[in-house]
This record gives sequence, C-alpha cells and structure tokens, in this order.
Amino acid sequence: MEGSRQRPPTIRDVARHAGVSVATVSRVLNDIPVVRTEPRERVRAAIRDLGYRPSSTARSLSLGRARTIGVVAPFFTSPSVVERLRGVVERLAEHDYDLMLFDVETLQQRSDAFQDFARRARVDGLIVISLPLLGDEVAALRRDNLPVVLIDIEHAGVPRVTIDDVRGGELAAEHLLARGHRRIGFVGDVAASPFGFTSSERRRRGLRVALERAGVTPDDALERLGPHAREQARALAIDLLGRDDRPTAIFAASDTQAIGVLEAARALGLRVPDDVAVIGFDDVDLADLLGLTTVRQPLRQSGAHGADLIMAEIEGAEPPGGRLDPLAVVARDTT
Amino acid sequence: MEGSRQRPPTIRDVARHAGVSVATVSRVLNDIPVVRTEPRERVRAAIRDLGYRPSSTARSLSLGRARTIGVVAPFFTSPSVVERLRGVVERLAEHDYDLMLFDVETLQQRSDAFQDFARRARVDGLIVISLPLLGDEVAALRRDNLPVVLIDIEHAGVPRVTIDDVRGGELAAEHLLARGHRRIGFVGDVAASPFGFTSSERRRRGLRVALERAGVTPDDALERLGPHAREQARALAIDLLGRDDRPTAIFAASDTQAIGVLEAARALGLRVPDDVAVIGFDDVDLADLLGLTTVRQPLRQSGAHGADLIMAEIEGAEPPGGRLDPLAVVARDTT
DNA sequence: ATGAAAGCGCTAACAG
DNA sequence: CTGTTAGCGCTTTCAT
Repeated sequence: MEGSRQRPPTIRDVARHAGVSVATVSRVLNDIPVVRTEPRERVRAAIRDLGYRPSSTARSLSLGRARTIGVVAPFFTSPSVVERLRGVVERLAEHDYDLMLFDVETLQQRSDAFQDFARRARVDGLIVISLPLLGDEVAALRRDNLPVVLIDIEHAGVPRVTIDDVRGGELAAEHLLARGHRRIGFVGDVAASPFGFTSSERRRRGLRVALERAGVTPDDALERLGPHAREQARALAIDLLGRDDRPTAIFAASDTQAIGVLEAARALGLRVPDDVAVIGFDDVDLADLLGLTTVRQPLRQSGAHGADLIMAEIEGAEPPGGRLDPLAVVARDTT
Repeated sequence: MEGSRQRPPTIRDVARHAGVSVATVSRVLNDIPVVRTEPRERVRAAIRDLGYRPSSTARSLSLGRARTIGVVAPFFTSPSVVERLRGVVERLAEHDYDLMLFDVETLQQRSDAFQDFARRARVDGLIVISLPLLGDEVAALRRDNLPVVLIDIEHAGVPRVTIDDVRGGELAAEHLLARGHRRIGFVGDVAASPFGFTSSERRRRGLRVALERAGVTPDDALERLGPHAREQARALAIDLLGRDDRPTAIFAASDTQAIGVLEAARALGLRVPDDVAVIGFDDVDLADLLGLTTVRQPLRQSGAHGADLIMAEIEGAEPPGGRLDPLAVVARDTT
C-alpha cells in the first residue's frame, strides 16, 4: 500500500511500523527476553510485513565482530586441502560462523591476499591451511592482532594443528623396509619457507630416521623435491626411476604426488609394485579408488580441530578436546 | 610514542596524526586525485606510522556494497562442484571481489542457509551451484532484490549458465550405440525439484532421445535414480546389474556416479568394458586417472562464466563474452 | 583543495 | 519494560 520499496527496509522502518523504538526492535531481533509479548508480536509482524532483514554489515560494525572467519589456502593444488576445508566448514557452521575463502595459488595472489588482511578487517580470525607463511606475513597478522591458526604448517609462536609428520614418514619407511626395500626414493615438496618446515620436509626426515634406525644410509641422490603437483611429481619420479640404480620403492609426500609417481612408473613401463613400490600420504578418496598404499591422516578432523582452535581464541570457548586420530599405513596394491 | 595501541587505529587517528581532516584521508585512501601532494604524503606517512588499515565493514556500510559474493553449493558431494568453484574463485579475484562460502549438504543446512540470506545481507550477489532451488527460496531471493546466478541448474526467470545437457546425454548414448549397445542403463540423480530440471534429468532425456532416434525403445526398468553419491550409485548399479536382462552398458549422470557403477561391476565380478561398458559425465581429474570414458564438459569455465554473469548484474559490467567449450566424449578404457 | 557534518543500519549504555 | 542517544569507521555532499 505504501509504494516505493526501492531501498530495503531498515530497523527504523520496522520500529515506525510497529509503533516502538528501534531499541525494542533490536531487542526482539536479538532475542533479548525483556520485551513484553505484545510489542514483541507487533515487531514480528512488522518484520514480516515489511520483509525486513537486518543488515549484518551494520551489525558487524556496531558489534566490532563479523562472525566470520577467513580461510587461506592453495585450495586447488590438492584434494587434501579441500578435505581439510570440509572439516573447517562443518565446525564453523556449528558455531554459526560464516566463512570467507581466500585462495592462494600463485605468488601474486599470495601477496594480494596478505595485503588484504592487512587492509581489510572483515574477518574475526584466520585459518591458514598448507601454506608456509613468510616472516613478515606473520608479523603483519600479529600486528593486526588477528587470531590465526595454522593447519598442516608450523610457525614459531602461532597456534597450529599438525600431525606427527616425522612419525608418518617413519611409518611409511617401516612399511617399505618390512617388505625388504633398502633403496627408497622420496618425492616431496620444496622447502618453501625459511621458517618452520613443511609437512613434506618433516615426512622426509621421518623417512631418514627410520632408514638409519634400520641400518640403511639415506641416499640424498634418491630424494627429489618440487612444487606440489601431480605433473611435477611425475617428472621428478621419471628422473628418479630413470637412474641405473633406481630405487625399488618410492615414498611420496602426498597422495597427489604418489599418483604422479604411479604415472611415471607406467610411462617407464615399470610395474607396480613389482618393479617399484609406491606409498603415498593422506589417504584421500583417490587413494582408495586407485588402490594406492598410503599413510592415512585425519584430514577432515584437522580442519575441524583448526576451527575449534580459532573459536577458542575468539570466543574464549573451551579449547578443543580430543586428539586427532592416529596415523596408520593403509596397505593396498602399490606395495 | 603514544602508548596504548589496544584499539586499532581509525581514520580519525590518521587524520589527527597527519593534521588533516578525515575527509582528506578518505580521499587519499580512495585515490581521489584532488588532494595536493603535500598533505597526501603526510597522510601516507601517518598511515604507515600508525599501521592503519581501513575497516572494510565500515566501508561496506557506508557504500552499501560489500564487494563480496556468496556461493551456495553442496561442495563436498562432488568434485565437479569444486572444479566449478575454482572457476568462480579465479574470476572473482580478478574483479577484486571476496567470496563467502555457504555449504549446503543437508536439508537442515539448506534451510539454515536460505534463512541466512533472508536475514543477513552481507553479499552483493549469490551464485548457486548444482543446487535445485525451491520456489519460495527463489521468491525470497527475489524479494530481497539480491542478484542471483545459477550454475548447472535452471529456474524460470533466473539467469543461469548451463550446458546443453540433453545434447550431452545424446552424445553418451551415441557413443554407446556406435559400439553396438542396445540395452543401455542409466544411473542418475533423483529429480529433487518441481521447478526446472536437474542436469541429470536432462541428460537422461538426451539418452532417451538418442535411443529412440536409433530405433531403440527406452526401457524404464533400466533407469535408476538416487541421491548424488558414489555409494548410492554403486547400490543402484548393483541392483541394475543383478538383473537377468542386465544392460550391456550404463550411462551415469556424473563421473562420481560412474565410479560407483565401476565399483558395482567389480563387486559383481563383471568385467569392464567387456561385460558392461560404462560412460560418465564431467571429465573430472579422476576420470582420467581411472581411464573412465566420459562426456567432458567445461566445469571450470562454467564457474568463471557464472562469476562474469553476476559481475555483469552487479556492476553493470559488460556481459560475459565467449561461449562455453563444447561437450565431447572422451573415450578411454571403460567403453 | 579541504573541512564540517550528515548519514549508512545497528547495538548498547543510560535514563526513566 | 521501553525510549533516547551516542557511537561503530567510513564516504560524501555541501560549504568555504
């Protein structure tokens, strides 16, 4: 009956329509129980009539909190990141928080992204997945006083959720060792950050530890590092498997890379596991489908755990209880 | 020198520090060229000194736009959705828009999510992927005057980016027909919405069209519909392949489902493609890895296109140019 | 070219 | 129990 509904209704329109003050409308909106039934109902009716919906932007500004957390990661480089994200998403939804996605694949994007965190403040906290942080990035975040949680990476002084990657590397090595392998190759990520180590790095260390423990001298010549991608891993593995003294088994730092190794073997006409055994890390869906032996880690759980951590920091909620599921070798067809 | 930096610096602090008005700071911030060099530099210095960063929440409120778009989808039911998301992410980044993720797997989440859009307005537009919309959901969005773009789904009156799924179904059928198959089964999604059709539904129609054109009468008994998931598809396929007059080939509405079919065949001791041929749809990474024959569609491109569309709606930017890549059968080992 | 001031839509004292 | 009012941090007329 009123005409022009160009501009969406505000809390003031509702107040006017219901014959109350904006404060009362706000109270109804926020379920503050002091409001009497009668005005409350009038407000509800007005909200309905007007098709009113609160502006969460205004709310955020007023409250100083956005009820949103940002997730930064190279989402599309690996299914494991997506799986972790899944855990984050679930948990955040439970806490009724929204989620802002910041994909970081290239260096350019990376610089942009962290610029953004330094220039915009629309999230209450940040979860960083599988992205080794630079020193000044961390410094910027800290200066911004923005709660941060790291998943799958480490950085001194920043809360994180990581598994015992070294142990994971040992498990992989022990599995291979138990099958008689002595020449064990490794395909993993380049050490991208001077601060802390990547999980790949830690797994490699685990491999070496287990090797030495078994009386086998780790051979640097059998280790190949490159950017995290199937194609890259494939190339590295071809290089590795092309050697005269090629390894009889390869441990890849992730399933994605293990698949590259598998492709390399196929390309070279090598049979798996007879000519070369392959073990990956993560146990993503693909691993099962492909029959890839791998070290299982609780991907999704790590995401959930990370979300719990950030919630704890922000809301002072109880710190996350419960441990992550243990690592375990899932033996399939490639070893 | 000043002490307490509890509260982050605001534009006013910067103004004070630089000895100018907030308006001038704002101008500098927004690169409005009227400001003289000298005060401009003072402002820049102040920004640096204070470690100031604008609050994008406040900016959004003032501007009335959040430079953020929301993406609603069942992200974790299918890799194809993730691939589409990838396209969206890329394009949005180019336009310097942020992205809010709303995962919708369960009905509960779904209801919640759309409640949210009806109660919060923190995005400038919405992209919905692979989620058949209900009538009142669309009505709510429309009433909110929120720009919406659909990807992989259709709804009367809502802009969308879809491929020619019917043609895709025909392509799959023709591929199978050309290999001598006459009894062709179908495994796809349940028709979830009374409005428009799902892509699965359209692909099924394409199958039937091609069948009839080839003089084969489509057999309802060979069609099985269920929720989109590998396990479900597996169960449906087991059912289908357990029949006395089992089909000699199965067309699955997605690669995810095709993999379920593959598993079913294996479980039944049927050899692929000898006992039963399988063709999927999408051509996700997995398909290549598993040697699955499939109908390739431009997943990532569809996401990018969707982003272009929403940008056009919001910013009045030029409508997206260029077509989507055509569908094509990628013949591999399962047919 | 710059500043003062009025919003943007909401929340939260503080009064009454 | 409810209304008034002062912000939240930024943009944007409108003057000067």
